[in-house]
Amino acid sequence: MNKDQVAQILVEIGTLLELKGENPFKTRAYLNVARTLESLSEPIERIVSENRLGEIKGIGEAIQKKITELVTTGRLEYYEELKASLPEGLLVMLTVPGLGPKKVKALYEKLGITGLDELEMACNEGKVAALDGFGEKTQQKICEGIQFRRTYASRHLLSDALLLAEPILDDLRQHPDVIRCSTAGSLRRFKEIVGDVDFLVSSKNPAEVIEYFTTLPGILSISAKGDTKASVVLEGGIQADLRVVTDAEFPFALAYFTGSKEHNIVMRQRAIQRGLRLNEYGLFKSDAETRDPALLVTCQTEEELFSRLDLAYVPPELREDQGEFLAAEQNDLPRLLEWTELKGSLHNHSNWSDGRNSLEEIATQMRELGCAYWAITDHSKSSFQANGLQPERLLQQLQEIASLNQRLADEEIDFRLLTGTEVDILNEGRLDFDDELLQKLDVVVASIHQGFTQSEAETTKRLIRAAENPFVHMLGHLTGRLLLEREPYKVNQHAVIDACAETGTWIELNGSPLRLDMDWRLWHYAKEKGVKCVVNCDAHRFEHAGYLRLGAGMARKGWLTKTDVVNTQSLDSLRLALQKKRGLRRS
DNA sequence: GCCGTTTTCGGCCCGACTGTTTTCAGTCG
Repeated sequence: MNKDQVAQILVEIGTLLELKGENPFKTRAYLNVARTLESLSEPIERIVSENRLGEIKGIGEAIQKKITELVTTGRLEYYEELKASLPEGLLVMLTVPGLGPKKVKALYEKLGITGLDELEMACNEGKVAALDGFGEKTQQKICEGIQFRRTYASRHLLSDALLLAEPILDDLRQHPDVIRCSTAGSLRRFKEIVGDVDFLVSSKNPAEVIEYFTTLPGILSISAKGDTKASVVLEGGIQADLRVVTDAEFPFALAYFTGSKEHNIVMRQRAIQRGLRLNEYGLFKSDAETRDPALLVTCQTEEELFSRLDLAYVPPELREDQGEFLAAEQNDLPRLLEWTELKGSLHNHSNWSDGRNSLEEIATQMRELGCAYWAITDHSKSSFQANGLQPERLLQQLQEIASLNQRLADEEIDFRLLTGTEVDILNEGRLDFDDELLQKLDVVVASIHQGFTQSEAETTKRLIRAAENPFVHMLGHLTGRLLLEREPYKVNQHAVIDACAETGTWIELNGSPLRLDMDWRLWHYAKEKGVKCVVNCDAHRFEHAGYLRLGAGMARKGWLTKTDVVNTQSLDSLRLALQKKRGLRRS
């Protein structure tokens, strides 16, 4: 049982305890540990076998025993008994907006409701409104919540959320009553999946701004509207929250609403250690509950707030309580990659396989975008579904690219297409093209496109064997995940990273919004091992060049700098780097 | 259930909004 599975069970235990009406701090203890585990960069089996669980903050004796039982036996008696003691449907009921553990408990105990269908029926019969603590409006909201849940998912791709949020942010920025504004929350932290979109505005006239926000085009419904806060549902069912504060409060509120929760807790603790009190309204020279402006430690910006707590400015992407405090204290935060530092993508497709555009179109577009190079890495022959290239066609493509590049050289244009392939990693780690052909290519990306159901050991071995091939430059989309659509295939990513470190193989950070793979949580480890990253678009049409920005955002989240990322190099030094693994050093 | 320059008990982040209540509980972020 891996850490994600363990974490999921701990979350469920916490939730079940809440439904039972247990001490809320006890339930929170389980949820806290679950979150800690999710962000663990080390396999949990190793920690358990080396008896180091107790060293992790938040894990005491009781939870330590439970995790050990889960990891070593694959099950947990305590959990199974707890689960059997309550109907399964109660957990589903909790996902209805507006329903928390207390209300679900009441519905179960007073009306015997154990699932969504029963709940909807009880609402329609007016039984819910008659309960103590419930009423007509609550009943109505529950009905709408069930409907909403059926229609929309509550998790969204970062790219979808950005597309909706950025125009709204522009609109807000232009409103005369808006002094400063920003996105906040997981969107600002660049999480690959977001639940909602948060906006923060400073203004002297909150009512105007709230009114403006709730009447913007593209808003499906208004869920809440108060003096300083509003919630709406955007197209696609994404919820958006707006908070309006005074301009003096803005930096504090921005930090607060950007989170993460874990990051905020440490910030607050640092304030307390300095005899201060931090909340969304300010940093106060008092431990009493107050918003007295006389006690406010004035900060114009987030930078100043961090500095008051003896920290260097922590970019939003790093605010996950993943070591940023230690680094910020020592002024040792990396200067993170900027997406404009990327000079091109090394994994892309053309209409020779399953892409849309011709080589010529791609060259023109990418040159105009300001790229220095763009690799064409169409699929190899086994990827029938993607119109993979037979060796003869690939050789033909090399000639076409050579003549295209010749024309660019003649016109003294500083842009080149690079030749390449995204070669399939077949079963047992053999590659779909032989070494002789691979050797002729500028760039070789090796990826898995088949055999997703193999065991973790088999898949790991396949990837390691591919990394060991001297003609392979990088491994593509390491886990094959499609966010919100397909689970990653089982692979020991740490073992693959170790193999890449030994062989000098790079790992791709695939910028496609559905992939964003390898996951940002693993780059810290890869970087420590000295493995280089390549931020790629996996473009199938030239609009996908925008994925460079998404990929770069994930690289930032993984603490990567310009020097950690191969495709920040100029064409000349990239060529040298590409040849280095092969030990060929052509001129 | 966890934790400790408040250390083995008594805290645990905290404020806005909603709907229910007639002063507050539940939910959410």
